[in-house]
Amino acid sequence: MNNNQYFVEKLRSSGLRPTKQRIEICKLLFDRKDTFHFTISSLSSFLEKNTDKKISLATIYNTINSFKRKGYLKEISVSSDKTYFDTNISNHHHFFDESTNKLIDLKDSDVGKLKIKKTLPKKKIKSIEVLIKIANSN
Amino acid sequence: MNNNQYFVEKLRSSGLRPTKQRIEICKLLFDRKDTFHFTISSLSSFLEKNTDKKISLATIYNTINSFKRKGYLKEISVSSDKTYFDTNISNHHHFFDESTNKLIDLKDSDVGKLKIKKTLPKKKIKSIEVLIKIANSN
DNA sequence: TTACCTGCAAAGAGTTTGCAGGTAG
DNA sequence: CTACCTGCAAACTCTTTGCAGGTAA
Repeated sequence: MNNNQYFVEKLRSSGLRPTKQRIEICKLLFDRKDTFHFTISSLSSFLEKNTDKKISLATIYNTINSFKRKGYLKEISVSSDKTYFDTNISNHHHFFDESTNKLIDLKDSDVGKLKIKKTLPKKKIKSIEVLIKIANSN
Repeated sequence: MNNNQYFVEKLRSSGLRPTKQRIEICKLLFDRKDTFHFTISSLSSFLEKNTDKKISLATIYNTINSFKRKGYLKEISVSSDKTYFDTNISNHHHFFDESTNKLIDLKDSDVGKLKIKKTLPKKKIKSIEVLIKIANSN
């Protein structure tokens, strides 16, 4: 599908000007059925392959940060040396494959029910995330 | 208690020379009942307060990396902008308090039983960690 | 004496920012 | 026309590394 217009609206309605660069990034991130996991550097490589004009790293950082602030992306804590982003912004769980450095979404039903039995006074739970590290079994 | 000798042995037995700096760091990290969570910069501040002679940042990094490699410390993925370490090296879960930026250990029983129902061919599970972000409820 | 360790400063990696020129509205 | 955006380079932060002097065995 070619729904640039959809992204133009989406951007405009969140107060972001629909520039060529942002639309390219939207198409890459959101014009797909499956959720997409990426790091800035993997995104940058993707864009380099699939786009005529190079988008500068600074613009990629700025755009991704804007999208995160607007709630279109979620940051996933996997390891301290790389920042991962996820186009699935719901609260959900992950496999992280240490052999390929790839994230895989899990459904809640893959993990079973979590029953948090500890509470702290004057504190409330903001999110619950399970990270399961996996690797090749050989 | 003053069991420098214990740390001297511990270091020596893992092939690390028991230098003044490493013993200071051991005392700060391991000479306590409770588990201890820290970042390099919080550790550095602590050491500055509690030690006569300044220990250089490079030495702190090198020492903590050695301890991690030896399995005396565990790295916790909380957020991409800070690396947290934990003196509790068992597989366990955490609260992360976003209002104070502090980690809190959870017991397995605080979280209930996890039943991972998804498996991937030729992959094995290396670790399962639950991170529960909390914050002040006001 | 030898191998290892510390501390400094320099170098790296990832990310952010200031600014001049460009573009959307 | 004005406000915002892009791209470059510089700056920043966190971490690692090379090296000279110091220390443990």
